[in-house]
Amino acid sequence: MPALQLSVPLDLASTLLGGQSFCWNETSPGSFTGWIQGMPVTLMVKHRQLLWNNPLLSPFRLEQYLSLDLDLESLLVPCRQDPWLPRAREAFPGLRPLREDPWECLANFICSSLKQIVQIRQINERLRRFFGGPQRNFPSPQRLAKAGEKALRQCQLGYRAKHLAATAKILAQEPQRLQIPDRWPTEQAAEHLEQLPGVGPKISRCVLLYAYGRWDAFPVDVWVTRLLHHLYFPGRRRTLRPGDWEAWSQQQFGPARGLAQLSLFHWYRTRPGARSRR
DNA sequence: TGGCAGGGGTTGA
DNA sequence: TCAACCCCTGCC
Repeated sequence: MPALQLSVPLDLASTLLGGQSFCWNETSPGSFTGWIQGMPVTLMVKHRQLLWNNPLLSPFRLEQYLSLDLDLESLLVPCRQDPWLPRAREAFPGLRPLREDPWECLANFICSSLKQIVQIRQINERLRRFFGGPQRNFPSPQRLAKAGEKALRQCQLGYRAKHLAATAKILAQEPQRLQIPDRWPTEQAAEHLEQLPGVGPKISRCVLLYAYGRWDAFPVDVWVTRLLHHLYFPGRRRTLRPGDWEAWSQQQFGPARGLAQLSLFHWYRTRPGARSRR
């Protein structure tokens, strides 16, 4: 079994099951089975070593996927004065940002609206089972475009099937639309993704954060709104409108605000007493 | 066991 | 600005 010595803490449960990716399951305690770049793999951490069972997967790809090369502490230096982030980081020091495959990430989040993590995971599993071939790979845009809306509804996508089918069709014809130049600012990249059906401000930013390594993408959903109100504007009835969180987060957290959000979000959602249904 | 409320958004009017 | 869109889960 290949192994990699870890130089940073790595918490596979919060990283893989926390809502960044939806193709992972804890198949036995501490052991997580899923896919990386089309390769099925089981991961586990033992004695500060990352172990995996698929020799076709290089250490480099794993490091890349789990952002093990990233110095999170340095990136989060501008947030040192924040009253909550140090607590969140301390609670989950091994939570890493993922670099998920852009297409799978986009498709997952198109399926995510008004869905809970467990349901999104079920949809991912059904899409793989119905359209992913013998390897159960995540189906390509071509495959989902060919399947069409009606077949996608069989995967319990509901109204989201229409959006996913339409986006798959566009990307099957124009795959280059997922290639986002590094020189584009995140705002421009988000607008670009929002041209696709079913992609709004929340989803574009999730994809930029979890698949493109845009650490300044700051997705705002009901949980984040709840968290920000509760922690930063306690007792205030009306605070900021959805669009205003962008500027506020920039001021509060700086250029790594997406990473700050990832930690705060996970900590807040899993804290005792949170209404979390996973 | 069955009914009900509500959930990690986007679209189009 | 707001209703409509589907379906699943938890709760009573």
